Amino acid sequence: VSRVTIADVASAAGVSKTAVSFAFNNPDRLGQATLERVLGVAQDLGYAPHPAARALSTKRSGTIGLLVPQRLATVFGNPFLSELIQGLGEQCDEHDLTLLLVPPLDGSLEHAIRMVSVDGFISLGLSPDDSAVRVVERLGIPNVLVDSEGSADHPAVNIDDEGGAEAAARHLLDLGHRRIAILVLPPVRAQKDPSPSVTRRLAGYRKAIDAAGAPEAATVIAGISVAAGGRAFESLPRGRRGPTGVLAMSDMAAIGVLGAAQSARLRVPEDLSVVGFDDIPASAWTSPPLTTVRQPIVEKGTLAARILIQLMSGKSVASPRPLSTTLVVRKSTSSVTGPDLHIRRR
Amino acid sequence: VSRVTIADVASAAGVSKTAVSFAFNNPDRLGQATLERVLGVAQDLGYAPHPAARALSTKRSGTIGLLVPQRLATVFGNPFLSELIQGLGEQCDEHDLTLLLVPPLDGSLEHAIRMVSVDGFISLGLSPDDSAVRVVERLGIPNVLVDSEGSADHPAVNIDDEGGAEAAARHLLDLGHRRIAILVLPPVRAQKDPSPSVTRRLAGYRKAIDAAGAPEAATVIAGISVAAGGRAFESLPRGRRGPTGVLAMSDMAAIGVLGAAQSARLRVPEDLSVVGFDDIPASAWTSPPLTTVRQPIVEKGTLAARILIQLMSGKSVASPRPLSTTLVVRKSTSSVTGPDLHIRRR
DNA sequence: TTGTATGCGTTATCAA
DNA sequence: TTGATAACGCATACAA
Repeated sequence: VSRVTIADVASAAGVSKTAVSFAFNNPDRLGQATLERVLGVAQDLGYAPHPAARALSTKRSGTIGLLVPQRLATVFGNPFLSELIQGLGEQCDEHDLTLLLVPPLDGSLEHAIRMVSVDGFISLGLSPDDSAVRVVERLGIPNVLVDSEGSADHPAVNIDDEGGAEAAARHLLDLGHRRIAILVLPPVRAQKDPSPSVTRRLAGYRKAIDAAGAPEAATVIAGISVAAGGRAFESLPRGRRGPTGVLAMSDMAAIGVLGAAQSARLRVPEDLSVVGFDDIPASAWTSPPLTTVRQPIVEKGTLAARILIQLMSGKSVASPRPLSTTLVVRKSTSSVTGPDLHIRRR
Repeated sequence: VSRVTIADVASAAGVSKTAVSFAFNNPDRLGQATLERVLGVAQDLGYAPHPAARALSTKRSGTIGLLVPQRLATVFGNPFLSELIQGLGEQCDEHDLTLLLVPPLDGSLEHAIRMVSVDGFISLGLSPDDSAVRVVERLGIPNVLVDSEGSADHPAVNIDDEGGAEAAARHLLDLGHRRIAILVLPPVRAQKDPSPSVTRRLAGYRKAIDAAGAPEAATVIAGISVAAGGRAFESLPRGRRGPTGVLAMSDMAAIGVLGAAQSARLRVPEDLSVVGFDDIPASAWTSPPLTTVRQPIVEKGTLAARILIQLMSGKSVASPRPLSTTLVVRKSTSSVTGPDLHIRRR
């Protein structure tokens, strides 16, 4: 069942291959009559240009790659990615591009990069000196870093991690919390340092804590999942020495803390205040609704895609300023000296 | 900055292109010494085989396409897709494949299909006689239908939509509900009939309702989003003629109903019972937690990918039996004659 | 307006 | 164990 090629159409229509090619890519250069005939024959034969052959010839594939440092089963556990893709998709739509998901292949992100045919990459959470980014550079493929650091070579789209984290911590401190635990995101790549945005968020939390003269916060690593949040909560000390407030670097982990705390008969926010990060849609529906740091994820995706598309067209683009974050106060945080506290402790 | 090709490596290493190709694809056929030398030179030069050229030659691209009938910004609003991709990803991982998202390009799904270079498709919610499926057939690309209908030409992976829907409706009927509203999913493609799974779910709901001798349910179309669910609720009659129970075909819409009902000062479940469909993770965290029909989404993805991979290797595969669905009873449903009702109406 | 000829970078067939 | 060489299917500079 060999596929029908341009040559088949050409001979069937009694023209050259060039004419057929023009019919698809340069219709103006063909006579009205021949154009219609060629198109008709192509239609009848069910001809479509072979994408790989076209890509080889034009040096463009019409797809952009989304470089994710972990397995799909892992990264898609986080609604964050869905939202980012909504943003990317908006631009893909507009520019007739498709989106290729590129997780590590065979455990190697570098290998995956070499295998795929894309016109550009958007890389998630990879620092500019990551070896995967190096490979992309070396291949000369345009690249936009998301949730990374500024770099001379690549535009980076970031949010104000530090400001958001600082606002979150200050919120808790203003409510009187002093014993605070921080749920830190794990490194995205095995054996690597924490990703850049984690470092910035940590700095933001600490800045507020230091400014308030509060004791240093305990930190515990929690993956981006409800289960991981729950486990992180379990590992925290309870009672007089336990935290009264938790700062989580992801809403998913925060939601896990919510559930685990309530299972442990703690009331949120009366006994434990919880602040998330991201403001994924679900954080508005939890009970209690989650206080969190909102970042404009969809917009981040759109912006990254827009920059990449510029890059692909040969323009050089500077990194935009970080997108702003805002604290969204809902019901999962309250004053540490709330009235309920007395009742319960009685 | 022209990319380094196999010829560059060949001449630099003083061997033929064939030898270089062998070094990557058929190392056994090369002498130890030459193999190492070629690989070393390739490394130094930063050589990687051009994916499009390789695809053209081997007739394999190493990627599978996920055919979605709507824009990415739309479909990724539904957590369902995230979960499905987790399932697909598990197999992609195992078989060194990447996943290409293929939404309509320029408004045309058929056009998108012709543009992309994939070894197979997984198509979502498309009936076997959809013109997009026809195009895939015509190109001779392996295809697995998900949430569709059985077909002679394509294996289809489905769930027991009818059974799940029936269980949901019966649950409400058993609780004494008689005035029931159904939130129907809109057609996935403009100007088309409802997708196959919608038809089956509707049949399931109605089967239970008929069996109980209850009056026919009102139906209202609601997209798969919280906002759409809210709007659907608004459009429902209120009070003595309004429904006491809502059957939604998606959890997202159900969550929207939850929120809108509570905003309208109805208590869930005392004043209004709500049943969703899918059992997305978030449905366990809402307040109240959502009663819903669970379908094994991740497993569905894994199964679909597994079948597609078989298909791509030339085997022919029959459609598996529909995956079973189960009713998950949480807190969003209760008896229509609950005690609270009297208190409130007093 | 249409056709000829060549390049795109690999893999694979066949010989050596 | 290695090397010429022919596909693979299309786009395009150039010629007619």
